[in-house]
Amino acid sequence: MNLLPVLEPTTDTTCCPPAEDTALGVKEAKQQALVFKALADPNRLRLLSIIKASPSGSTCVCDLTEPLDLGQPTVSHHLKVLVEAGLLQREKRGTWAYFSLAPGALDRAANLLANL
Amino acid sequence: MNLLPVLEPTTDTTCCPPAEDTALGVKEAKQQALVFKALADPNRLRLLSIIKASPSGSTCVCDLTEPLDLGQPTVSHHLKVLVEAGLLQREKRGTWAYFSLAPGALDRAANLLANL
DNA sequence: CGCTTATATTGACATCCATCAATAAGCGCA
DNA sequence: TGCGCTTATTGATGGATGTCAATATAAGCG
Repeated sequence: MNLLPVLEPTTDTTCCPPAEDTALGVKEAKQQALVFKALADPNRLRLLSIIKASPSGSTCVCDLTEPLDLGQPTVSHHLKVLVEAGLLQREKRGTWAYFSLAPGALDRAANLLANL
Repeated sequence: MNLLPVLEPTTDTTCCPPAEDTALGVKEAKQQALVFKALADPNRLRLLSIIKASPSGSTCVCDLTEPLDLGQPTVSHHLKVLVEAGLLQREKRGTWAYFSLAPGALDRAANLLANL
């Protein structure tokens, strides 16, 4: 374990420019990776896209199973992942479960990239 | 007898993203998921962050191994994943390999989210 | 040529993950 | 209450993935 001189002006050009005081910490990186993990599946991207394109803004599972050509349990699993990542909201209306984009969630995800 | 109600092939290369017809297609979703897969690892996010924060804009592997507390082959593997995802550029200078952000790559990734 | 350093590749291994079949849980209705 | 429909959960399984140790490749230097 060695310590880096944090405030050194460092015009050294050999091999080692430090400057990681602004870089992502371990904890933040792990947190942010969770969001991208949720996005890192083609079918989940399509789910988000379909829900976003829906005129009413919310869609029930029954309408999501067919276009993805996946079993109902699989779709339910993907939706759960997206909800837990904060990207979707779930609202139960009677027998049906309606999913909608969590407000600002995609913007926040995009900002993660801008602020890396 | 061909009765498919297809869209006209856009002979115009100027400006037309998928318009509005439907959500993400299977092929596009798979392609975009590759980018997010590359981003879906805490250590790769930290790599991007460190490289972005570097004053020179490029960093050699030797400077990336230590702050991540990972073995050199593992770092090399992560860097390869990021390069193949189009997020990083690799430039070999003598014995060292310098990695820098691929121009516009993070913006393009952020736009994927905005245009879902 | 050998030696040293820096990076990449290979192989192995453990863990994670997407998917499905089967089943459970909730809700509406007769 | 019991039946039918919608959604969620469980368990199993094949495949992807992150990590390391060992080794290979490559470049500079004596």
